[in-house]
Parts: sequence; C-alpha cells; structure tokens
Amino acid sequence: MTLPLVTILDDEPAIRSILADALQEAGFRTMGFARATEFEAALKSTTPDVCLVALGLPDRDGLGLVHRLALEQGAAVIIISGRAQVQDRITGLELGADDYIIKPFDPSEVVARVRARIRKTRLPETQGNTADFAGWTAHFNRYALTHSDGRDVSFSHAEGEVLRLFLERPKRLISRAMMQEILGGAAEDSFDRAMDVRISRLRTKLGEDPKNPTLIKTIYGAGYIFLGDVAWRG
Amino acid sequence: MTLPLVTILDDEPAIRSILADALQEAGFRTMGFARATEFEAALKSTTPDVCLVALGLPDRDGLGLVHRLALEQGAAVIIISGRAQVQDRITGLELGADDYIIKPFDPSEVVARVRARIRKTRLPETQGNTADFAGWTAHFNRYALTHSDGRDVSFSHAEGEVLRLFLERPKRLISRAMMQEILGGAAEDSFDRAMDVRISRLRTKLGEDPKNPTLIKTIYGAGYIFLGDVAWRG
DNA sequence: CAAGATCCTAACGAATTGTAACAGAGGCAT
DNA sequence: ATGCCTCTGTTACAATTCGTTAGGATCTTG
Repeated sequence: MTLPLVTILDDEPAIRSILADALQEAGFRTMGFARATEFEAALKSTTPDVCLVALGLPDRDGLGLVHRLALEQGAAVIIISGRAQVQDRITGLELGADDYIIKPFDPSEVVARVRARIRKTRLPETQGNTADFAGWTAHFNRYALTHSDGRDVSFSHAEGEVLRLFLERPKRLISRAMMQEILGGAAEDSFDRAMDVRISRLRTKLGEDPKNPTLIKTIYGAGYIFLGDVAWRG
Repeated sequence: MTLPLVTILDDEPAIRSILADALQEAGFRTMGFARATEFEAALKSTTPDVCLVALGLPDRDGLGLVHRLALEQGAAVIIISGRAQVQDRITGLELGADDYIIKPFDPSEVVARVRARIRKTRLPETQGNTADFAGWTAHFNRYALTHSDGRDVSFSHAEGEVLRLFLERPKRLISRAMMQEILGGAAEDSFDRAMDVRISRLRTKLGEDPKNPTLIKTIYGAGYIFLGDVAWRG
C-alpha cells in the first residue's frame, strides 16, 4: 500500500512547512491546508490516515470540524493548539480528538504521536481467511459464506474484495475514495457505478432487506459503514 | 458488554488512588498494581482496555513492559511519567505507547485521554449508539427510532446528526452557530435555512405537534433546546 | 398594532445512490 | 470452434437524500 497520508490544517505557513518537512522525512505523505473549507473540499477525494488540526482557524472554529472528522470520517485527529488549559484539552478530547498537542511543539514529538496513531489505525496484518459476523461465517479461501441457519452462499472474487474490505474495518466509515484506492482503483470518474453494483450484489447475497440494510449502511455523500461485530480467526 | 477496564500500574499508592477514583467516577472499572510482576500475573486472566503504566518502577523498567504490552496484548497503553524530556516521550511512543502523560497530571485530563483511547478501540459499546427519551429509543447504528407504542421510524444520516447533537446536550440551549459548527458547517452565509429544515423533518418523524413542540423547542433568536430526559446505554 | 426579524415547511431540483438489464470477457466442456 | 456459463463493468432509469427557495406563520420591539 502507499505511504500513510497526513493532512495539516493550520493557517500559519511556517508551521505547515515545519510539520510537512518532519513528517515527510519520517516517511509520510502530507497535504497542507490553510483553511477549513479547502480542507473539507479535499476530503471528498482523499482519505487521510491522520489529520493534524489547528484550533483558532480564520474561517472556522476547529472544534466542530474535529468533531465531525472523528465521528464521520473515522480518521485519527490530532489537535494542535496554543490553548494550553487543561479544560481546553479535555473538551478537545471529548469532542473526538485522539490527541492534543500544545504549541510550541517539538516536530519530532509530533511525528512520534502521528506514528502512534497510525500504528493503531492501520490494520493488524490481515489475520486469517475466516471471519464470523452476524450469524455468518465468511470463508475467503473457498469463496463461500455459511450462515448458522444452514444457508450456504458462494461469492465471487470481486464480491470477496468488498466483503473483506468491510470486515477488516467494521463500524468505521469507508469513503468511496478509499474503496477505489484499496480495490481496483479504476477511474475516479464519478460515473463509476461499479462500486455500487458490487455492494448491491453483496447485499443481496447477505440477504439484506434493500429498504433497510442492517449490515452495510450507506452514508449519503460520505461512503459506507459496516455494522456488526466481526471476529476473525485462523 | 461490561464496563471498560483500566489498569493502573504505579508504585505510589497516592497516585493509584487518585486515578482509580477519577476513573471509577467516569464509569470505568479499575485495577491497581504496585509492581510489574503482579500486573503481568493479572494479565493472564484479564484483558484490560487501557493500561496506565508508570515508568521507573522498582522491580522492572517500564519501557520494556510497555513494548510487550503494546505488541502482544494489543492493548492501549498510556505512559504516565515524571520524565518530561521530549526525548523520553518520543522513545516511549516509539516503543508502542499510545499516549504519554507527564506528572504532575490533572486526573480529569487522564480520564479524557483514556476515553479517547477507548472510543477508538471499542466503538460499539462506548460510543453510545442507543438512547432512550420520551418513549422513544434512538438506534444510531441502524438509523431508526422505535417508540414504546410500536412505531418504527427510520431516519437519514443528516437527521441522525441533528438528533445526536440534541440527545448529547439535553436541556441545554444550542445556538444555531454551534449547530452549523458541529454539523455540516457549510457557509454561515445568512440565508441558510438548511438547519431549520433538518429540524423540521426531525420533528415530523418524532411526531411533534407543529404548534406545540414538546421535545425540540425553539428559542426565538437564540437557538434550540431539547427537553426530555435522555438515558444513553451501551 | 405595525414593522421587521426570525422561524416553519411545502415544494422543487441537483446530487447521489440502488439495481435491473445488457454486454463483453474468459473459462470449460462438448 | 461452438455453445453455455459465470463474472463483472456499463448503461439507464428509479429512488433517496438534502439543500434551496419562497411564502406564510410567529415572535419581538416600539
């Protein structure tokens, strides 16, 4: 897979470049933004692994942004702030931030904290080829799903890719961009219904009620999310 | 699932009890240990969600322990240390710690950081996704509302955002600005009735009497307020 | 009560998503 | 090769979501 992507949102160019340098040196890709709106626009087409967010931006109070990022995007969020009060840190963390770094900071500590985040976010080496969820057992080695009630459905390679993608990231939002990237990242052209079709077919095999899917949820304008507890084995 | 378990490993009884109190108050189970060997013995029979680990223990160098914990147990590890040098923090984080808190610390910040860890590890349980209020139960994971009288209404993502916003702040005034902030933070540009419409649709689904809303009250010129007792669970 | 600000909501439409139907590419046995 | 089957992207159209608009309702102020 590609290098982890770290976004930097701060209105001070100096800080952006310090962080970008340190992070790139440490082996990350970076993208910098001066204002929240730009950043949000970029989020539509990419999925960062870690987002560094400054508070006190000119165009928006960063806290709300943090909240949405953490909740919807499921990305790791690290606040970088000049506000050093304990209470500030607490509210930042409560709103969904993963970490809170106070200015002035040491770039290498930031790098270390980013690494710590990524370590946890990145998947622990796709374990096995069998996973249990919601009464189903997915056998990736033989391309089949078995249900505890006896049903036995086989799935194709393409369907398996999507299923695995979901089962490896349960309860996290998966953006279309990420899916394109991880799966056969074909044309970004929004005229790409291929992914929808794959998901549609997978839903059918899982016996989802089209009007009311319970396992694979669509988040309009954002992506999909797989609900259901997954247990991998072997 | 049961309450999240937090272990505290520190040789100073005072610190153990301060942390234990704060964490229990915040709704965690805690287990305290004075020395690493005890702690390791306990690990054989339990799996903590978060481990607070002091460095400079009498019987063992904490760093090695952290490393093994992070690597083998996969548990979230937060170092609590008196060593404040940047280099200490970096090596701690590099060795696998998730966070590094410096003594002296504020107990409530520790709680906030523990919560932040757990949120990422145990999304389902901790990130409350079910709440009861006024005869309704909101199931955020399946985007549905059920009423004790049997009604079953589904809601969209955008509606869910608003509902959650309210349920997380019952009986408190929520200004329009705050809503813009936390929700789709679009343009503050004046003519934004989008929020009104969202609320309107939500009210409809809740079966509010338009003339006399009992749950979502409008405070003319100030914002909204959600009345009704909310009980989050799971 | 008038004037103006603020809020509600039905209706519209752009964007996004679901899925049935079609078509091309291989695979495989005949 | 031929015919049949499966897999999978493409197309076309239906359905859904959700912001915008606009006109009316409601509130505050003087």
